[in-house]
Amino acid sequence: MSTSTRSAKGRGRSTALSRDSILESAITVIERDGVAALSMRRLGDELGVDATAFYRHFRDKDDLVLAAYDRVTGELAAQIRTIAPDVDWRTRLHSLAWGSWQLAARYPALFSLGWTRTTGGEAESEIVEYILAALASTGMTADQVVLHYRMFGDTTLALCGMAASVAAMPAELRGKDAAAWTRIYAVLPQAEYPAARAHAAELATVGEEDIYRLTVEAILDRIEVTIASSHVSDR
Amino acid sequence: MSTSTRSAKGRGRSTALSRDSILESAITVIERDGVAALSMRRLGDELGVDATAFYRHFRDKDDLVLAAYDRVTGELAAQIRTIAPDVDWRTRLHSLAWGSWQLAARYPALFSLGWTRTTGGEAESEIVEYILAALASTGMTADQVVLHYRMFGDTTLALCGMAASVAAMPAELRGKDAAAWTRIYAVLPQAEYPAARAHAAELATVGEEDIYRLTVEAILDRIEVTIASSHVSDR
DNA sequence: CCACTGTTGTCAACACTGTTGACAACAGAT
DNA sequence: ATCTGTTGTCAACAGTGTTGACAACAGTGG
Repeated sequence: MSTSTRSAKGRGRSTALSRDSILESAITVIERDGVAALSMRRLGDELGVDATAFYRHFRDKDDLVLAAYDRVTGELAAQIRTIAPDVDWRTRLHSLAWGSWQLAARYPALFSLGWTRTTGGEAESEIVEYILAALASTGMTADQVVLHYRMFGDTTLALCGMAASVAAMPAELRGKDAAAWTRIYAVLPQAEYPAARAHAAELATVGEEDIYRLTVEAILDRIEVTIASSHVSDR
Repeated sequence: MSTSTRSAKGRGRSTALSRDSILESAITVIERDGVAALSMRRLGDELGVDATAFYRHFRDKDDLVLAAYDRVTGELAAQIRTIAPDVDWRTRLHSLAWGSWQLAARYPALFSLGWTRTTGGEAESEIVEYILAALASTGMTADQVVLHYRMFGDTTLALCGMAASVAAMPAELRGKDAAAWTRIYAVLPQAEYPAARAHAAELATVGEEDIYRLTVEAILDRIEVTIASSHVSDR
């Protein structure tokens, strides 16, 4: 509807392009057709507009990707904002860990492009504040707070980023998902790779979420140990 | 020396191109000039040869990158091969964790390109076998072995990959290293981000290696807990 | 010594990519 | 009605990975 958005010769301005509409289209394209499909020409087609029109709203492609990444990160920020402030630190961090996982699962292509970057956006700051506040509430020293913040933040981010990168890979590149494990390790020579052969079956069936859950628990357990031992040295 | 390798019209074959010499040049170029600098034309220049000559030795660029990645991974495989087999599992995994870290530090650009990929190469298999064997020696069940293998392997790989990706970024993209932390979090409004403001100084000074060390210890501790608790349920 | 065969580097070309600068069509304000 | 700033269009540039036809060589068999 609206005003046809354009057509062949459509020089009319009519439907305005905006940062928001471009971001929306970009996210749609990249998640539907893959990270390699996000080109300026392709994005222009999607919006019914010339490829270079986009440069009136973003400095360059990197700027667009970062803005899109920060936008979806906003969903995670909104999610943790609903958590009651009196919840204990462990469940707060646990919630965040799973929020990140779900975000990476929902936008694998975009997440794989942005997770190593520092956007400096509002959503990012909010999440950092959330983690630091949770850890500070345990009574750690400032040094311990930031160290454990980075342990928790880096590990969850990196694991989610890895999962997203694998999920966003062109289907023919990643070796048919979990099947790769069986294909590769089931055929290794028994003599040189006894352990790999012995565990080939289990390697194929282990769940990605179970791995993530176990790792997050390990991190949180470690934080608890630190808290306990620092209380001991207090007295 | 040799036979000039070529020169303007040099149609002579003379110095043969080989998989090895191409790999060597590729690794040199990518680590010296960055991941974006590894183009076929650029690689051809480096070797004194036409850009497309390379296709006689590799299927495509992805094939080259994967081969290069597997080659440097061989250095890690060689390193763990020197570890005496009677060493306990924990020090074995600890050594591997630091070997990965050093590898990522030595070849950040290449590591950032390859760490999410499954090469299926010999070096990769050797490392997998190494971890599985170490964990199997603890007396865990097969399910527990693979679960904890993935926890250890995924986490160390992802953290090293993240560090490599950041290190391999074009200098102007990553916000001047650690300085970004101060630039961003020191200027946040005190009212909304009290924890971030309170820890701005510590955020800037925390060492990357300390974070990695702490995380690895957390993973290894968790494995010990699992071992202990499974022995309890044994009796 | 010659002819044949397979290998390997060369060259031109293709279909892409991100990005820029000149231009034109419009909206709103004077 | 004119002037101004915004925003989409178009042609072009320098760069990318990759392909197919061609030619120079090495080694082999007669």
